[in-house]
Formats: sequence, C-alpha cells, structure tokens
Amino acid sequence: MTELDSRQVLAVKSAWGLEHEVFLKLVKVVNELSYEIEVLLKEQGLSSAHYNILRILRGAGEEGLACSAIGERLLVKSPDITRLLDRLEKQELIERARSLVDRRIVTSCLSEKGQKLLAALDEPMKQLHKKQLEHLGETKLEQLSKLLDDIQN
Amino acid sequence: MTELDSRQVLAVKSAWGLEHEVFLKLVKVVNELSYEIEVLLKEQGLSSAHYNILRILRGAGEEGLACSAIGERLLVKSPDITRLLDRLEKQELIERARSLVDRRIVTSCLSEKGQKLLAALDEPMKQLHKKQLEHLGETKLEQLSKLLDDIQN
DNA sequence: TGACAATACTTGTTTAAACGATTAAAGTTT
DNA sequence: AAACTTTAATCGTTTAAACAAGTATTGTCA
Repeated sequence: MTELDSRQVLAVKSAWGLEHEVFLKLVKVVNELSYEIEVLLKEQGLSSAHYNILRILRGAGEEGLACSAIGERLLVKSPDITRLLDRLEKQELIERARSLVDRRIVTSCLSEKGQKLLAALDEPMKQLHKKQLEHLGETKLEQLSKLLDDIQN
Repeated sequence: MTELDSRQVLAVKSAWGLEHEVFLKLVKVVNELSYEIEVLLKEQGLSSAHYNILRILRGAGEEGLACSAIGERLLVKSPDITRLLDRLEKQELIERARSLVDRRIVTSCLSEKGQKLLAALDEPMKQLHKKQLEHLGETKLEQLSKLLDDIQN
C-alpha cells in the first residue's frame, strides 16, 4: 500500500519519501481550507479568482490597475484576466476605462458596489480563517509561516 | 497596503491576522509546486486528477475499484468521476467492467498500458518532489508535516 | 518617417469543470 | 410481491478554464 489515498497519506512516506508526503498533505489542507472559502464566496456570486481581483483592486485605490498589473499580483495565475474582469464589470463591481495616456491600457478600479461587497465580506472571511486555523495557536502558526517562506527560497 | 498581493503577502499580517497570512502562503506554495507537477504530467497527456486516479487504481490492484470508492479516496474531490474515467478508458489506461455481483457497480482497474505509464512517471515525479522540497532539510520537513497534521485535528 | 517589433488587451475555439436530473439496480417495508 | 427508498453510475446542459491567434497602439531604429 504505497499509493495515493486520502485515508492514509502517511503510508506514502516510506516508499515515496518525505517530500512527497509533505506535498500531499499540503494539497489536502489547501483544498479543504479553500472549499469552505469558496462556499462563502459563492453566496455572493464570486469565485476566489474574482474575489482576489477585487481585493487587489481595493489595494490599488482610485487610480486602478491595468490587466497586466492585476495578473502579476494574482497569487493564483490566470491566463485570461480579460474575461474575469468582464464578469466583474457585468456585476457592476468594477469600472473599466481605457487609459488616455496609453490607449492600449485598460484600467480597472473598484466601484462603490464592489467596495461595499468587499467590506461586507471582510469580517466573515476573517472569522472563517480564524475558525480554520486559530486552534493551531500562535507559536505553531508562526512556525508554519516561516517554513512556508523557506520553501520558496 | 493591506490587500492581497503576491509581492507582499507579509503585509497582510497586521490587518488580517496571522491565520490569513498563513492561508495565503499555503495557497501560493501549493500552486507553485502543483504547476511544475502539472507540466510534467501534461507531457504524458494527464491532468493531476487523472494521474491521481491512476495511482489509486494501482493501489487497488487486480480487483479494481468502483467509482464511488475512487471518489472517496481522491485527495481533491471531483463531482464527476465518470467522465474522468471515460477519458482514461479512451486512452486505454484503465479497463472498466460492470460487476456481476451488483450490476449497479462499474469496476475500473489499471490496464497494462496504464501500469507502464505510471511506472515511467514514478522516478521523474520523485525527483521533482525532491527538487522542490529537499532543500528544506529533513528536520523542517518533519516539522511541516506535523504542523499540517495539526491543522486537520 | 516608414517598416518592424514589442506591448496590452481581446476574441475564438476547444476542452474540461460543475450541477442537476436521470436511469438502473438493489435493498426495505408492509 | 408491489411500492418505496436508497445507492451507483451516467448523461445533458450550463459555465468557466486553457490556449492560440488576432487587433490595436506604442516604441524603436535604419
């Protein structure tokens, strides 16, 4: 029994190495955490990609951001920002305008409706993250945070 | 600057809490690791969902497994196992047969071609995982593994 | 300046994911 | 045993992801 199986991820260790074991656990954890978040977002008609774009735009403020800049900032890359923005525009959560300086560029910024939606989601999202991870305790969370940093160096 | 941004995930900490910071880092890490794995699998015409099913079937051996059993064992759940299996069958990587005992059940098992494909992927996959995580060192990997276990309790 | 290349975004098309409804078989109840 | 419920898998349709090709604008340079 050295195969992939959600019921006994641990069994993979000996045959496939610690690295593989850790990878499987990472995937499992992220999927479980993400699932609950997507449920919360879906209630508001958002996917996590859409939500993340809205948050990036909130961070950008009045001036807004170009498609390419949004793409660069996205944690989970998407090859098709345009259509994600299309949908957000249809929902009136963002406003798009072609730049006067460089007419190739289309700048998107958060609408008032978008700001309100994000604001309404802030607290529930915070609470959900707490519910999901608070039980670890601050020490372990700090440890985990550092280990995740280490992976990317 | 308290918003989601791949360039400065750390800045989220103060305003959104350590829990949120850790979640973002988990998502980022898993996406980066998964990306390379998907590239490797795509060379063989497989998505990670397909690959994981093949591995589950290898673990099941001769008798094979029912759709529902495959679904339960999948780390990343899918609502439509049937069509994933359809594709694997078309690629001749699995064989399906309706159970004689209970004719509702369709049992899938790995074909010879499927076994060979998996075998050919074993070493590259192992090496990739090593490349991605070996630099952490055994101690930190063990730590990380335990912390991930803790999240799910 | 006119041709060529690079950048920024959009569109078209193919492919796969999501969700609900449907069929078929087996188990349960009266 | 007939009616009902549950379980197992499949199918139909809608929706979104992926990838490649295309359009428009700007920048470069001979």
